[in-house]
Amino acid sequence: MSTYLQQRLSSIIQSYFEENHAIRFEAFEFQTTRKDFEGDTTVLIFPLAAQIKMNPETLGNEIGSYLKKQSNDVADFNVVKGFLNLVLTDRFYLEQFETIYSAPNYGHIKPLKNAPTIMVEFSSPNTNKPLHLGHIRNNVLGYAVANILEANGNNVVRTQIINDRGIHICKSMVAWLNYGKGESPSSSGLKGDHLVGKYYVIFDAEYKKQIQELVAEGLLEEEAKLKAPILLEAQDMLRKWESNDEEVRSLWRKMNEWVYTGFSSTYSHLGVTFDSYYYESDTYLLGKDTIVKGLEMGVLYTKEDGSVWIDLTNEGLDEKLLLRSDGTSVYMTQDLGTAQKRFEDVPSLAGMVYTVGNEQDYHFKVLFLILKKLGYSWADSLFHLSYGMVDLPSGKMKSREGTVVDADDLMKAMELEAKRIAISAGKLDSLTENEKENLYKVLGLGALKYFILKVDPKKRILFDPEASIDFNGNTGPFIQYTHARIKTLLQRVGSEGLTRDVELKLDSREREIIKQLSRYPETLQQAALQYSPALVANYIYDLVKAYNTFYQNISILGSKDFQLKNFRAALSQKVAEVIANACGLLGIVVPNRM
RNA sequence: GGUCGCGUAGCUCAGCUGGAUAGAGCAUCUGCCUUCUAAGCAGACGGUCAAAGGUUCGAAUCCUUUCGCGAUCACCA
Repeated sequence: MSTYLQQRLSSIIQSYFEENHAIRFEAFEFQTTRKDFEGDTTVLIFPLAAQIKMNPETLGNEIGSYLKKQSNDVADFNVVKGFLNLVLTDRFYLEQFETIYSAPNYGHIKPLKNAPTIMVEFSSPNTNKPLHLGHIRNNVLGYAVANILEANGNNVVRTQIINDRGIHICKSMVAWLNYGKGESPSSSGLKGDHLVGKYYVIFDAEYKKQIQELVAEGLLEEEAKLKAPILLEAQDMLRKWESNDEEVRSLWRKMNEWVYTGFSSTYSHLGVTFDSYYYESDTYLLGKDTIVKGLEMGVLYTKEDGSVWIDLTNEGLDEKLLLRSDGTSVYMTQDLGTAQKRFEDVPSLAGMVYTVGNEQDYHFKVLFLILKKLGYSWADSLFHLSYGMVDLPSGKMKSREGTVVDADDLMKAMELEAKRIAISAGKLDSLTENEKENLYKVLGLGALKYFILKVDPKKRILFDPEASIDFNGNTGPFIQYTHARIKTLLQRVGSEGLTRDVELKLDSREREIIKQLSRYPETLQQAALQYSPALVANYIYDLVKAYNTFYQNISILGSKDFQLKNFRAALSQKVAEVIANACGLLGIVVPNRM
């Protein structure tokens, strides 16, 4: 219900209490009336009745008749126990719809130049292997949250930190040098990230083989793991990388370039974009200044061996290492430095969102706490957008064991599934081949994204690629279908715009649609507050469902009354617009025909 | 073992800061294509909201305990 109406009703109820009971209430509690009862909005009488020691039902009736007399919005009322159900007038609904209809980009707030900037980090891949299903959840989620924040009037910077250095990439490099010299994306026909990933797998296979050989020669497995020549080679390469060995660096640059080319094609396929990039190779030394500062402030302390720690036992956590005894930094150190750097890079930055899996909950808890202890005012505006794992029926995904679902493969598979269903439904005959192919892509991705986004980020998802994804019910394609249907309908009706100040008798389904539409702005606010695209997704479905019941039972073209037809067309138009905008936030494309 | 998260219909999930008889979709069954796209609509079936206590006018929701599942507790990232 609109806050506007709430205010109007509240002030009338307020004057009822002043006139009859000489008492004022801070606020009144409203809720939307349950479907099984007659009415649109409900006032909770329990708390009021308790205050003035009156029977809730009698009080409800008194307030009800007072409202009916005093308010133009209330057509009728009924009382069930302590619930005062109000039936609102058609006039009210029509006015409300007129406001919604005339609002351009309804529900979305355009960011002003001086609006706060929020940085949303997501994806954050390693450069030794292609993106997989887990990355898809990460990307889709982070991108949607960024859009939602933007639609609430924030400036948003979409960024990622690329883990481009370290032992993992050296492993791919070593394997490539030893077993694949000369093979490139163009010579092999493989996407760059897949090519590099292939050598990461080769490394692991070879590593395991060497361990077995060493064990056969009589070494303990623990020892063998440390002494396998291929591992030593990779470690040596990492040292050379760190000392800026030109040969290693140039190979590193070359292979990373392959990976980036591969990634950018995956991103563009997936439909996500970034405004800035951070590379670990640039930031891995950051954070040491922060350590110095922390030592000066007495927030951190040094142990005898020279390692630096923070004691968080008072906060219910434990002691955490920030600098090794040899003076090198750990992950946490880098993250401290990177956070600080970002606030320096972007002066208007007001907060950050880290889209990272829930296995790092503890890490971020500690990170934020340390930053707070270091006295950064912005430490309170950091948010860890934590999400659950994507599990396969076969168990946990392991990249080295080949049990991952590759992102590119998955998107392709979804498109093929969309194609299969579309063809068997036989609906697309009027489209050209090109349009069809594009539509399969849009549907496949829509299904995938919606499937992921409609569930609470905190919950883990069980993803069964075999059973694939449903196209019926609460799914992306159903929403896309509804949009396409409205669009083609509107083409037939022609858009006349909404005639103002009409008097119409509204059907309950029409009222339901207006109710749903009026919920949109607050839904977006909530979604931003809770960083939850799931709220938006489930909202869209409610709206679509309300529209479908309307569409299926009420004819628009068939309405004889010009004003009524016009109103229904305008209603449809606005629904389509909100669906498209809301889907846009989720990164889901809605087709005009299908 | 400590800490954190999750547990709602056979399955996948909603359920906002406590409110009415706990809602959708899938699956199963029954109707509806000669009127705007049936990827739909209308209806039936399906629940001791993991369990037990507590808080109160009122609990899926808040508190405590127990059970189950997962994550995390590295001089890894």
